[in-house]
Amino acid sequence: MEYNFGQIEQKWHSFWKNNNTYKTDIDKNKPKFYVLDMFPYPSGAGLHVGHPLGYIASDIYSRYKRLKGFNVLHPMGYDAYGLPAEQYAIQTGQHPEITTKKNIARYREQLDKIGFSYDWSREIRTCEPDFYKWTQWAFIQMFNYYFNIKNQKAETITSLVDWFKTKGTDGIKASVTEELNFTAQEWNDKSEREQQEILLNYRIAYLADLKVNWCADLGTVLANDEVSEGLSVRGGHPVEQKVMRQWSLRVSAYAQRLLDGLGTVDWTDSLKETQKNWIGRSEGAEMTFRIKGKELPIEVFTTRADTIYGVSFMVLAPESDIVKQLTTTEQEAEVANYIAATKKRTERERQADRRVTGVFSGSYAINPVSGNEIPVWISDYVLAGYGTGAIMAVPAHDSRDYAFAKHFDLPIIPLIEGCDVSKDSFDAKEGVLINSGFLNGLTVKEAIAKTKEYITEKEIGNVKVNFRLRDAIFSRQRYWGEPFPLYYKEGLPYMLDESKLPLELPSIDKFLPTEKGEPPLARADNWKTDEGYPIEFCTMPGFAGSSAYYLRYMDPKNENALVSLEANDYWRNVDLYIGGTEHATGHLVYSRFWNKFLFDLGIICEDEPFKKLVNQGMIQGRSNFIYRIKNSNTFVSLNLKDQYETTTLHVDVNIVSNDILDTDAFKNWLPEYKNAEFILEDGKYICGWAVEKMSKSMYNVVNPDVIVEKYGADTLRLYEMFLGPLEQSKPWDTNGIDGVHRFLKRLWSLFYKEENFLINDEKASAEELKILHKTIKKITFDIENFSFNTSVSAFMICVNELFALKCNKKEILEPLVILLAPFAPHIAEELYQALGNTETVCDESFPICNEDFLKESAFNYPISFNGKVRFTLELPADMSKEEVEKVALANDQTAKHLEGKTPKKIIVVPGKIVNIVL
RNA sequence: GCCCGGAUGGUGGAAUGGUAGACACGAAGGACUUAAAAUCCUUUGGCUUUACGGCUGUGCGGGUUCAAGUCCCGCUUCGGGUACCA
Repeated sequence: MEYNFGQIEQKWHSFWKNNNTYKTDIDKNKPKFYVLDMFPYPSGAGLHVGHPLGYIASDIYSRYKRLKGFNVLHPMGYDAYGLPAEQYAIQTGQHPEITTKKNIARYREQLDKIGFSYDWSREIRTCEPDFYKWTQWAFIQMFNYYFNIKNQKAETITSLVDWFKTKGTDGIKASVTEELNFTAQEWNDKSEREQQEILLNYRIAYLADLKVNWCADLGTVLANDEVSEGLSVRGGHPVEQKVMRQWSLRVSAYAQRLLDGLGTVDWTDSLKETQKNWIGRSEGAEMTFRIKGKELPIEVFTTRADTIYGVSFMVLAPESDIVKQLTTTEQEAEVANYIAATKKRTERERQADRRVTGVFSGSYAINPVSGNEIPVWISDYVLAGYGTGAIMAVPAHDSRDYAFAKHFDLPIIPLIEGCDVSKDSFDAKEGVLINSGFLNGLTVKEAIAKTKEYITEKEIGNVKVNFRLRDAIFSRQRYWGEPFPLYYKEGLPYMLDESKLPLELPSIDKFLPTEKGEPPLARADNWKTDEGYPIEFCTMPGFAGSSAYYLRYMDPKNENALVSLEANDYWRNVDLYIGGTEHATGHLVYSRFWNKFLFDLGIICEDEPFKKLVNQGMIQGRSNFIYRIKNSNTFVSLNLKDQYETTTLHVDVNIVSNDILDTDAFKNWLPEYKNAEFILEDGKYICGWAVEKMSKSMYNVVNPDVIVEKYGADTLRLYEMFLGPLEQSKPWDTNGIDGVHRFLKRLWSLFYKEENFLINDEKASAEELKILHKTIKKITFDIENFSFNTSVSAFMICVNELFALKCNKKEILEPLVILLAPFAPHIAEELYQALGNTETVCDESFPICNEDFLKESAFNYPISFNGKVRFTLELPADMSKEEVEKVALANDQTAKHLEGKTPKKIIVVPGKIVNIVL
């Protein structure tokens, strides 16, 4: 019988489906294990071979854990809201829901072919009302909570209001948009409207006028992680800064907890590092400078409090509120000009062009420590959004201040003994201080501490921690997203009653903003509450639906809660999360935030959502090239192309095999090549190649279906793993796929020869048992360490060795088949059945290595001289160190290599090596 | 600029400080076949030698060690992330 993978795979797909093999339920008798893939956005292009890489890895791990006796939750779903479907809708008028459904169907078809062990009964789609109900619900909770800094925890707005009523803001430490102070009396005297405005300042989901990233081409606001280098991540459209009234989530309130939590999770260092940088904790001091002749204080934030004596000027961000008050009449015109000029520059221009620009405000500040008068400048190198929007400039020890001082000829005072600031600033935080009054003679570190002490004591300032992490802008002026569950009454936002959820996305006829520039939802008929109040026009961003989806999988059909306490108590959090690094600063920050918020509410029992996280590498495209002789329809093979004048063209990698072009397929590929002629080398047309991004335009997209069709899903699964370490980025090429396919055929040949079933019940030999158990040990170790490429090679070695021994023994092959089942489930099921089993191999137990079979009686000692191995010597494995040394020295070959010299030293590492030092 | 990864044959890649190149592709040779495919066997880092063998070899330069692809220091270079963050 032939290895007919097509038939086998189809057979088992039906079996799994009909028997609900992968259906998972809570089972308190078994330990749980939750394996999650980052769910895909179903794009119109379908899956390419890069997508399943992580899915295959997680599938192997899930199946392995199940065989190890765990109750494994391994779900899949779709991140179904997103810009591409909407952009497509704008162009074609096709409703995004229709395209999305179509794309999902296509994804599902492709995923099914690969044989994943997903429990599809738990599938979720972020665009389905029964799912986004809970996204909306979470938003309402965020509106109803504020963040209490003292307790580092979200608490109800009602408790805050109660406090205001009796104590005002006294004793409240909350995360806010703006620091407010009022008494209980003042609070109680305020109108409902005023009180609501004030509460927005505290809510975790809040509405505020904010400087946002506005992308005109997409017609929407974007979050910081959706913008890179002044362009939108999706589409690469320019982004400008604009002040707009927007919903935001107070993610920054959780900055410290998000940072601390990283210490408790098993993620790679590089990913943790990326998050740490994104959170950007910096410890420093906030200090107040007074303005000469005015009662106006300027607050600055610095991490270098020790450099206070070197402050020779101050700089304000052009957008700073106090610019106006500080500008003197003489400077008014010049300052106005400067601010107008900076406003015109986009963020991108600012970044691209780092000219030193600035203007003097006319005011002077007084250094609170030295008492010196220093000029106050305005420049766009100071950002309004970080710290206080004002800095104390220490040109000697900050490169940006240095450039500014040089340009405007301001004093540069060196503060570190022996530093040279004639050409550059000295930015290093090391050395001993000079020119610094009471700080002289201290090291930088000591001086920072001393200054902090001093300013706190003198009430000039205080120790302060700043975070780079910003709140997440949550409004999108788009159609294809979750509607906000809220309405406006006299301009103030109110949440819908939870009983009204889900608030379903209405249909509209056109997916563009209205003529008045309102978001598309303004086109919806009667987009109002029953009482006639208008509902919010914006929708939620892409990350809304993906922030708590992993919780929903635990209890996907629950109509009364996002997840029941019981289900959450059992499944807790994700034990293994596999996905790409591109989500390091977006999804992985937002979902951790979201999770912590729900944790504070007591809805869920774990503070961190993803215990272990593995990033699979990107699969890059490997493009193939052909060389057309200029002004002809003749193509010349790679190594002959230098003899002609040629143009290099991409060719579809699907008609190239091992870099050899299928010339007939090529003629049929595109009409223009119908009459193509070739200049071959050795009868072949050899293509050039390069690693590029996988994209349609490079003709290097490989569809997994094509591979499955040709080799079967098991080969695809094994080959994707065999390609290299999971976490490493690597180009896709099919050059090695034959080897993997051959391995499966060879495994098959241990069971069948033509029509004969070869398996017998003979007792396995010691050698065969050793081969098997060595493999069990290696595979177990490799799976635990996500080293799937080496496990595939271990399988190959095992089968090669059994093949050489002509081993057809059930005693050996049955455990091997179980061992292979996580990697190649279809062939494993088929062979497992052939061995006489009637149940699925998934319910087997993973084989356990018996070390007794691995014991070696002899070891082949490498004998080295000065570290260079010269020969080997087979000696009993249990021979003592002394004995080994004696035997090695007595050997003839040793004598030869000694050349009559006496060894200075002899190192014997039992079971490893002998090294003789001459 | 800063942070994090890499760099090993023609190719993808192996290697708890202990025989570098496992496994696989490709290539070469052979068997089977009318032929091809499939399958099977042999060889395959480089230089050198009739051969045994020898020399050399993990981006570069140092160092630690009996022993370094692996650890340390200094570079080169290629990826990725991030940035007027005070």
